[in-house]
Formats: sequence, structure tokens, C-alpha cells
Amino acid sequence: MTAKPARTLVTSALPYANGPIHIGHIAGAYLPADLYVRYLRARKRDVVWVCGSDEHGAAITLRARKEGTTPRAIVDRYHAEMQEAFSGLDIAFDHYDRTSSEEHHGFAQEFFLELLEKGAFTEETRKQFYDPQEKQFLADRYIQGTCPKCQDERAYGDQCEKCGSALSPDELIDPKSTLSGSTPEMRDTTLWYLPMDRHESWLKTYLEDGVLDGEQHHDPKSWKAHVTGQCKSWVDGGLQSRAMTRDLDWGVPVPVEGADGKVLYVWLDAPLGYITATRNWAKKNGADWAPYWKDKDTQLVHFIGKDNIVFHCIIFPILLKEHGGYLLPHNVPANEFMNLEGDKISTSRNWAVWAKEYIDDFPGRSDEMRYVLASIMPEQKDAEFTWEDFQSRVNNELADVLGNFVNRVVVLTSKYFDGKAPSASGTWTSTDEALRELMASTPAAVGDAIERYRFRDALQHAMGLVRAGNKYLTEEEPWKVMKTDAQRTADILSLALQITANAAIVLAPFLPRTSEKIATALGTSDLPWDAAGGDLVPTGQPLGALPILFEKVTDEQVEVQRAKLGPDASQEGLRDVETEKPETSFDDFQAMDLRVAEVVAAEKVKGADKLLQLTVRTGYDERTVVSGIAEHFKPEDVVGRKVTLLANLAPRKIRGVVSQGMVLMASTEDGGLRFVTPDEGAEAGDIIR
RNA sequence: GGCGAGGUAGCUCAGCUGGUUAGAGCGCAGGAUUCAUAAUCCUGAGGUCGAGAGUUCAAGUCUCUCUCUCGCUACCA
Repeated sequence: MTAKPARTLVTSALPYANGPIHIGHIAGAYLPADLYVRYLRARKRDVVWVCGSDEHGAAITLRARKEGTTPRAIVDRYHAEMQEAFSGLDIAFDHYDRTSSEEHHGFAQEFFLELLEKGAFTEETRKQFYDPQEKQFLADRYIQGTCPKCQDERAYGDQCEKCGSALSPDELIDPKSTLSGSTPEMRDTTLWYLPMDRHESWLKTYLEDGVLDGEQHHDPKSWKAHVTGQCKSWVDGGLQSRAMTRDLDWGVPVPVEGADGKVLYVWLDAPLGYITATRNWAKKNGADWAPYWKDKDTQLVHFIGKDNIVFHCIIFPILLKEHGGYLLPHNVPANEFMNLEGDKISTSRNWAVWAKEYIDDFPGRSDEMRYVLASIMPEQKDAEFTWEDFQSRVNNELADVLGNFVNRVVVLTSKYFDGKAPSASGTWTSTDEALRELMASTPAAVGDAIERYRFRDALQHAMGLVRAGNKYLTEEEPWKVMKTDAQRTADILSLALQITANAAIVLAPFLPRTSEKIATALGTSDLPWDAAGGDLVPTGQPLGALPILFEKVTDEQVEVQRAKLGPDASQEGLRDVETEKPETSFDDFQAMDLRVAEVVAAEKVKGADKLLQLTVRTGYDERTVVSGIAEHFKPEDVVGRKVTLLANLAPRKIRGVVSQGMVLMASTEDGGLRFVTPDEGAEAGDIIR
């Protein structure tokens, strides 16, 4: 593993195409990958970085239905929007693809079939209802009919809500599809499962020892603790079979006869998108994709957020290994989450800094955001972004330390040496030597940190060189020395210029635009990483014009940004809510028996985080109701409250406790819960109608 | 509930296999300086390393218990 890989394939988690990109995404899976890849490119290593939009899955069809449009329209919109967001922050993929493309469908189907032939899946054939009109198999809850026990006409395929009996769809009398209303047919259907338990043994060795097929594959110690920790907990806990297909009409169709209305599970489909993207990259560039996924000298690295660990470290490796011939990841440097101004980032609550909005508000200032995110990247624990911190880092570190240093050097040089790099005498003081040593060692220090996925550390090392430059100028005082010793002044400024040129190289992954500006002014553009460490600016080099590198962020700008957080005022009253359910009848409403009840006792249900066991008084009895509100209310908070009770709901055993009814709750926009409380004066037992 | 990862200076975070007086940046206090974007540099104050117990010559670093935060997962809405 110490040997340099012949080539590296880098992937970033495919962003899900049903919402815009925010800084949490950027800091999690895209900026670190971008830094890593820019570094490798600067070292002239063979590296390809692919990504793309993940455009399948139930969430997208639901969103389309909600907005009254098609899934295609949704993914087209976000595919374009996400690409804009990435390029705004100079996130420079080699190829950005999408999973709804023909190429991807073709490849994913081919891959699935090969796995099928190899016996990677277990098949379960059973009879299931099929809607000929909608051309898909129906999940149990999409079928309604008459309950064989109580004759209620609105029983679902899995349960009759009226009498509470558990049903199977074929027991229903006169079943109907809830999608089209048509009568479904019984058809044979096959479900494909990935039996992950078969793979526990080699996975354990792979994850714990980094050994695969009897060979050392990677150094497990180089993986982050939270990544190996979570993987081991999964494997040790025993892996379950997982269905690899879904009954949906939006996705990669299962390429098997009779599997109409079935698509590949998104977690089978999406990671294969990495391979499709690599193939399409190769096609575009006249290259061969295969070595990037199949050659043993290739290093495969997945950049993701912590919520994706299991899929990338367990499920996808199983699929790749079962297929055979493909490489398994050498590292999965998952980041933790980014919080914002003391709260979790939330798309629905608009508690986020949107990449696109940032670029609109701070045009041309992508380096600033890249710098701040790299400084606070959630590498081993959740991190916190605040606009005040953003301001302070941009102003103090970028503008004052880096921008001002570069400016000092340029101004002094133009003042004393006519804007040309002065000629150094070649004899150095001990102070000079110490600084030259730091200059020589910095590229390796930065590079090592990057190769260990420690980007914050790397940035610290790079900035350390700039800080040392400031210290050097202040201590050597060339503006004083110039009065007595022009050659010494030349030596000082010459070294300061070399420091500047070196800083431009080691900072380039983080600050591509700024580094380019500096390098252009010093005439050191296009130097590879390996040139750094020594003298780069040739004597006599005329310095180009160098504008102010960083503007300060004002208090007003901070205020404006903070005010943007949270629900949009102009959208008030227009909540992003579920569409109304289909019209119902008065009789159906009458079927529900709603009553005022009073909570007389409450306790947590053992072994469940979300459940409270409530004892409620209805005025004519006392009964037990299990309610999933424990995360929002403590038992003592609810005792004595008047609540709205659905009294005639079929009893149901929940976590071992029989629940006789349901307490009605309003769910708030931010995901909270509120009791539906009757007005003052209502008493337990009052009927609601 | 099970599992995983975190809880270190006012703030944001380092501290890699246990080993000298626990570090950085910002902020704060004092000073130096003026080439520079009122920028820079130096010095200092500030921490019972979440709580408690244990192993060890030695623990932020290992073990156990408890507690808080985040994630995965189960039960639910």
C-alpha cells in the first residue's frame, strides 16, 4: 500500500436529484474529493473523478406527483441545477453523468443479468396482484377490497382497518387497484434478494485486516474510525438479505421477462452509475475505462457522507465481488455532517446555505467558500458553519494573512526593484535557511496530509508557509535595510517572492482561482506540484499586475445571509405540503368515532425510542393507547392533557402492547408534533363531529 | 432498545501506536512596527481534556459505569 498506485479512480456520492446542493453536500463529498483530485492532477498522477445525478427512486416519483409533473421533468431540472452549483464552486469533475441515461440503463441491466446468472441473488416466486392498466405489480397497500371477515368495503391488502384483522391481498373480495381503480390480475412475480449473510466472512477480513482474496488490499488503519466502526457493527450484527428490486415505474427496468413494473433497487442502480460515468468519460476522451475498474494497480476511493457508509463499504463491494473482475474500494473517507448556525441543515426548513445562492450573492468568490469549508470540514466529527466564522476566516486569514502578504511582496518589489524579481546573492543567513527549509518541506507536508484525507491539516500546513512569510518580512524589515544594503534587501525580497510562488502551488487545490492569479503575476503558471520546494521565480522576472486578492466580508453581508435562513417570508402561507387526499364521503367520516379524552398516565414503552404508552380516560372507560411521540414529549408533559382520540380504531399490538385507539397529532413543518387539543370546557367523553 | 462515532481553552478544532510543563487559529489583554488591504509581528492570560471508578512507574490517550450530541438500525407517526 505504500507503493504508488498506477492510477486512481475517485468517485463522489451521486447527489439525489430532488433538491438543490447546499454547503453540507459540498463539504461532505465534493470539496474533499476535489481537493484530492486537484492535488493528484498537480502531481501528474493518472486520476479520473466521476460523479453524476442519482435520478431514480420513489422520492422523485412522489415529488413529481406532488408538483403535478413527471419524474423526467424533476430530474432534468435538478440535474442542470446541480451542475451549475458544482461549477460555481469550481468542483471540477472529469465527468458528471446521470443514472436516467440510456447508457446507464443498459449497463445496469447487463450487470444485473450477469449477477443473476452467477447465482448472486436468491429468487422468490409468488403470486402477486398486477395492475394491467398501470403495468405494474401492486404492493399490498395499493389494493383495496371487501374484507372477508367484517364485509367492510375499504379493507387494504395487508389489513382491514375496520376489524383489525391481518389479511393477505388474495383474501379480499372484489379487489381493486388504488392506482387505476381497475381490477388487478394475479400473476407470478419474482423477487430478487441479495443474501448478504453469504459474504460475512470475507467482508470481515476485508474490513478489519484490509485483506482480500488472501492478499493485502489496503491498510485498514488508514480508514477513518467511524467508517470501520460502523461497518464492523453491521457485519458483526449479522447481515440480512436485501431485496434488489422494487415495484415502481421509475427506474432501471428489471431486464427479465414478466418483470414489468419492476425496477432495480436504487442502491443497486446508483453505485453502478460510477461505472457508467467512467465508461462515458472514457468514450468522451478516447480512453479505455476498464483499467480504472479492473486493474489491480488502480486505487479506488469513494468520497461520501456518513449516511452512505454501509452502502459503499458493504452492499456495493458485495455486488462488485459477486460479479467478479471489479476492484473494491481502497478507502472510503466518509465525512460527518455539517451543521449551520447551531442547527442541523434542513432542506425543508430552508436551513441551508445553497451553493447556487452563495455564488449569486458572492460572484467570483468561490475560493472563499472553498477555503472556509476546507478549514472546518467535518472530517471526524460533525462541524459547525456560521456566517460570523465565515467572515472572520475570510477577513483574517485570506485577506489579512494571505492577500496582504502577497500584496506586501509585490509592492516592495516594485518599489525597490522596478517590479522585477531581484537577484539573490546566494548567501543566506540562518533565518533565511530556516525559512528555506520550511519552504522545502511544506509541499510534502501538505501532500502527505491530503493523501491521508486530512484536508484541514493540509490547509494549515499550506497557510503556515504564508504566515512564516509575514513573520519573515516583519523581522527582516527590508524597508529599513534598503537604506543601507541593497543586496541584502534583494536577498530578502527574492526569498519572499519564492515563498509566494510556492504558496501558490501548495494552495492551488484549495484556492484554484487565487493561486492562478498569483502564479500568473509571478510568471510561474503551470508549474507542477513537484516543482515546489525550491526557487521558482527566475531572476529578473517582471511581475504582472496583481489586483487585491480578497475583499473583506462586511457585517451587512453577514446579516443578509443570516436573514435568509429559515422559512422564506415571501412563501408564507404556501407551505410545501402533501396534496389533499381524494374526496371522501360523509359516511366515511361518520365511520370514525372521535372523542375528547384525558391522559391520566403515561410511560415509555420499553425497548422503543419513539413510543409512549398512554392511559386515557374517555368518560366511559379507561384504555391504553400507544403513541409514537416519545421523542417530542416526556411522560410527565402529557399527563392531564385533553386530547383528541380516534376511539374506534381497530386494536393493534405495537411492541407487545395492545393499543386501543389513536391520539391525533398535528405535525408541524419542522417535523415537530402538537396535540390536537379541544377548546376550554370540553370534557373527556365529548363526541367530536 | 441495539450498534457506531464524538464530548479537549470564550469560539472552531488538532492531539496518529499511553511518556517531558496538553497544542493551533480566531477572540481577549499588553507591547513592537509602518513595506502592506487599520494590515503584520511578539508576549501574556485562559483548560480539574463530559462525570465517576479502575489498570499502569506513567492516561486526554487503555478498561468499566453513567451522561449529552450526531449517525445507522428496530418499534411507530
